[in-house]
Amino acid sequence: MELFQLRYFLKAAEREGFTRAADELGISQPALSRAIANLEAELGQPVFERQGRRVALTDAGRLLQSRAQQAVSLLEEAKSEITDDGESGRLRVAAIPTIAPYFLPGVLREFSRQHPQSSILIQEDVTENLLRKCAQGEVDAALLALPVPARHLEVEELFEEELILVLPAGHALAKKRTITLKDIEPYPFVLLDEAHCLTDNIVSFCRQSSFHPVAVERTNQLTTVQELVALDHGISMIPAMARALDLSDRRVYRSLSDVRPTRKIALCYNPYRFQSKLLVRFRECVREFSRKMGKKAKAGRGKG
Amino acid sequence: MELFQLRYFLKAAEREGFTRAADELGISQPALSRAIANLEAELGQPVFERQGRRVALTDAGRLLQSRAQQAVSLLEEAKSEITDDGESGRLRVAAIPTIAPYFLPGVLREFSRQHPQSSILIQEDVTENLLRKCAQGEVDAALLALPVPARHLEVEELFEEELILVLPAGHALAKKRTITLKDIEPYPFVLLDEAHCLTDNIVSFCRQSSFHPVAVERTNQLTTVQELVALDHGISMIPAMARALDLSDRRVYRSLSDVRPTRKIALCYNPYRFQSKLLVRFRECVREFSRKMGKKAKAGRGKG
DNA sequence: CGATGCGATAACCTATACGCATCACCGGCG
DNA sequence: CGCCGGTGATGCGTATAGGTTATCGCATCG
Repeated sequence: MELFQLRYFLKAAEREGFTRAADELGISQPALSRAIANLEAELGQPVFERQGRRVALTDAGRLLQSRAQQAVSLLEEAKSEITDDGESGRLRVAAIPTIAPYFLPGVLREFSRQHPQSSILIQEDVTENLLRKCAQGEVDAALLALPVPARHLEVEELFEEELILVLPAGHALAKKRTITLKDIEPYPFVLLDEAHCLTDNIVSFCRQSSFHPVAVERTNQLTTVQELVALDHGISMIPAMARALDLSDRRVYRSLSDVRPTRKIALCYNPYRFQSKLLVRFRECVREFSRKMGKKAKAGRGKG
Repeated sequence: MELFQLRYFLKAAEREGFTRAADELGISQPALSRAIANLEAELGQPVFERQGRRVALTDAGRLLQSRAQQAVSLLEEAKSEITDDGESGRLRVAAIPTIAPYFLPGVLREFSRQHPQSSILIQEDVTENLLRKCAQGEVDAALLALPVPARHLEVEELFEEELILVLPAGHALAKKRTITLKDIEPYPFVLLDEAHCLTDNIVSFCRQSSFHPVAVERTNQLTTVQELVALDHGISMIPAMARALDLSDRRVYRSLSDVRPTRKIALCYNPYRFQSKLLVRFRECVREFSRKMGKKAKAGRGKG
C-alpha cells in the first residue's frame, strides 16, 4: 500500500469515476485503473463495485476511504508544520458568495504583495458547507457573516457593514430625501436563495421591525439581484461592499434614515488544527484590511 | 512523500542508524540513505542530524516521526479491518519472560492448529514495556501477571497459579514433611532482576508475612534461577508453570503448608483499537486453555 | 596512526508505474 | 435492433525511480 495509490483512490471515490479522477490527477485513465487494481489485489477484495459504467464504493472501500482520508490529511498537515517558514506554502481560503468577490480580492492583493512566494486557493460556498470544510480541515480560513452555528471553531468578528437599500434609478423612493423602514414595506423584494445567509440577515432584520419582505424573485448571485432591481423587478438590500463595485447608474443606493440594517463579517478557522505562520499572518492581514475598511466606511458614511 | 519512505524513516529513527535499519528492512544501506535524502529534499530540511557516525532526529524529524507513526498504524489497522476474515492474518502476541516460555507454546500450538493460515509474532518484555506497546498498538495482546497499572486497557484475569518453593535436592528443608513460612525465612533467596514482576510478587507476599527475603543473587532468567538454586546459591519461588518444565532431579519443589503464595495471570489488550476476528478468537483460545490449565492445577495439587 | 564502522556518492540495473492504443461492455438513441 | 458515445480493463513499450554493488570520506577507537 502506497500513498499515491490512496490519493488516487480518494480522488476516484470523490469523483465517482476513473476517467474524471484520472483527469484531475493529471494521469491517464489506465494508470488509475491499474493503481486501484493493485490496491484491491493487496487488500484481497475490491474497493469499487463496477456495475457497467457506474463505480460505487464497496463496504471495504468506504472503510478505506475514511482511513485513507485521515492518514493523508495527517501527513499533509505534518508536512505543512515542518515546511512552515511563514513565506512559502499553500493557504486555502474560503468565503461565502456575498463576501468573496467584494472583500477577498483586496485582501489577497495585499497578502500576495507581502508574501509573494505563497499560493492561495479560493473556495466559494454557503456558510453551512464552509463550516464543515473548516472543521474537517479542507480549508484553512473562512470569511462569513454572523451569526454562525460553529462549535469547536474559532470565530473572530471583523467589522460590521451596512446593508444598503438598492432601487432602480427611476424609483419613487429614490426621489425622497429620507427613506424610512415604513416606506419600503409595500415594495416586493428581490432576494437571494434561502441557502444564502444574507437572505436570513435581511429577513430577520425586517422581522425585528415586524414585517416580512415579499420575495418576487430569488437568484443565487448578488450581481443578478442588482440587475433585476435595475429592471424594476423589485427592490433589495445589498451589503455596502457590493455597492462599491457597482458602477452602473441604473441603480441608486440609499441608507434608511430611521434604522440601520447591518451584517457582521467574521473570520472563522479551526484552532485544533495546526496554525501555520502563513495562516497566522493571513489572519493578521485580514484584520488589518478590515480596520482600513471600517475607517473608509465611516468616512464615506458622511457623504452618504 | 510516500509510505515506503516513511516506513524507512521510522525504522531508521527507531534503530538510530541507517545500516542497522536497512538491514532490518531488507534493503541496502544506500537505498535507505537515498530514500531519506529524497524525503528531506521534499521537506526542504533534514530529519536527521549527521554528526559523524551518529544520527539523531532533528526537531522536524521528531515531528515527522510522531505523525508518520500515526499514519502508518492507521493504515495498517485499516488494512487489517478490511482483510479481516478470521483465518488469515497476523497477530502480535506478547508475554512477560516468566510466562512466555511456559504458557505461550501450549496456547500457540492449539491456536495454530485451529487457524493454520494465521501467523503469530511473539514478543517478550517486562510488564511496563508491554503495557506501553499494547497502548500504542504495537502488540495485539499481552499476557502478564497482576497487578498491572493499566489505564485505558482491558485486563482480563485468566487464572491463579501457585508460586512453589524450589530447593536444591539435598537441602535441609527438603527432608521436612511440611514446610512453613517461618522455616524458609532464614535462607537467602535467588531472585530475578527488579524489572520482573515476579520479584514484586514474591517480595510483596513475604512482606505480608512481615519478612523481607534476602537476595544473594539476581538474574534475568527463571532458568538461571533454577540452576543457581541447584548449585545451592539459595532458595527461591517459582511459578507452577515453570516447574512443569523442570525435568532435573537436582532440585525439589515444595508447597508451603501454612500459606499459599500465588500470582494471577491476566490477558491484556487495547479495546480502543480494532479487534480483528483473529484476535477475538485468540482471546477465546487463551481463556479456554487457561480453564484446562486451572483444572490440571487443581487435579495436580492433591499429589503435590 | 592504522583499523574499523558507518553514511554518502557514483554507476549501473531492474522493477514498476506510466502513456498510448485498443478492447470490451453498458446505456442511450435513432 | 444495431449503432455510437462513453467508461473501465488490458497489452505493450518506455521511462522513471528505487534498488544494488562498489567505493569514498570521515569520524572514532585501540
